[in-house]
Amino acid sequence: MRLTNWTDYSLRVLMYCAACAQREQPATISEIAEAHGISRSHLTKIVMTLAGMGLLETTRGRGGGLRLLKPAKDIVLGDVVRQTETDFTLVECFDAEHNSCRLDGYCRLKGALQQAMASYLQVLDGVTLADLVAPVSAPPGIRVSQRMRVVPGLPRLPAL
Amino acid sequence: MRLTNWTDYSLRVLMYCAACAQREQPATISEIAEAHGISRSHLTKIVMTLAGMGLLETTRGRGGGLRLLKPAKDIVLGDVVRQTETDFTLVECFDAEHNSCRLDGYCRLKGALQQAMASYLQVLDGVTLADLVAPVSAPPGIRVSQRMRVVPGLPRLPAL
DNA sequence: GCATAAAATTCATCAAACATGCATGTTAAG
DNA sequence: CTTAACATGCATGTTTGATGAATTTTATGC
Repeated sequence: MRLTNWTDYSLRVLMYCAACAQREQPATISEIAEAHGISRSHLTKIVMTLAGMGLLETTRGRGGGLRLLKPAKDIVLGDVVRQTETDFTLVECFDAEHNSCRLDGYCRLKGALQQAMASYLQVLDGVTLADLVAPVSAPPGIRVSQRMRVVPGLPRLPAL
Repeated sequence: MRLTNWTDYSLRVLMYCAACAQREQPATISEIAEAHGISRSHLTKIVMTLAGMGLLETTRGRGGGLRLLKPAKDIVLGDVVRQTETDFTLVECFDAEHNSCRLDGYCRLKGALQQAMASYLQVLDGVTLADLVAPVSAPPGIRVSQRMRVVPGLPRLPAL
């Protein structure tokens, strides 16, 4: 029940690029790699994947680097996570042969888990890259962005 | 982004016990292990954990077995998952030293992910063991139980 | 065209977290 | 005192991320 570092890095790369959007020089892999203390080659793979997803373009050679293909506000977190994260299996579906599940025929657990997963992604669908990079104007309460729909009745942060 | 088999098995055990609640003989570990094709010893550890959580009681010796300590309708899925699943880290929090996150000071990504996670668990908080075990009365549409709050606007099953 | 800066590719390995089962001990009914 | 059941420790297997060295390709600028 945790995202991979891969996804983590993917998001960092995107955020970095978003933050560099104004800059003359595009962000480079080396630059980001150094900033996070990981190897260029490793990060390259992540960047390549993001490029393959159509999120950013890479230009080779001197003066090259990375640039977002879309404005940050059009890059939705949920979409990124859906693509970078591979395994949404949650659990092996029950075998239908044995045990309690046979008692009813339809496995409700699966449905519940899928619903939960969908809800998870739905929250992320309400957040864009721009939201993450935008400077915080004021106090420590996390500001909910224009697009972020807060789940009703959600406790501030339940005992995880 | 997937639950462990441990959690999966935990839920199966609970469902099994719930299904056996009416029976004279309590469910036994061997019985459940065989039904799922895993070893007794392995399943025992899972059962012990569940017992430690106060969800079921175990009685040794001949005629012993497992029994739920609470009625199935009082066992909430979210609670079980919170306890059986260990790692809700999602991602290593940004280092605050480097990169884009330094730009704003407050990492909004973390907040967004926590919010998403909370939403995930919240859905499971609306499902009880009784809901999973209850016989399906009618058609293939998964029936939402009395306690299951459907997240508004949730697509039937978005491209996972 | 040659030097250089950058992305892109290939290869090899490493490691941590789960997952699993054997062997053995302990308890309690009958 | 035998048997059926839970209980525990140990040892190992397996998967899937995670990681980086070395190398190749591309493009700019002089």
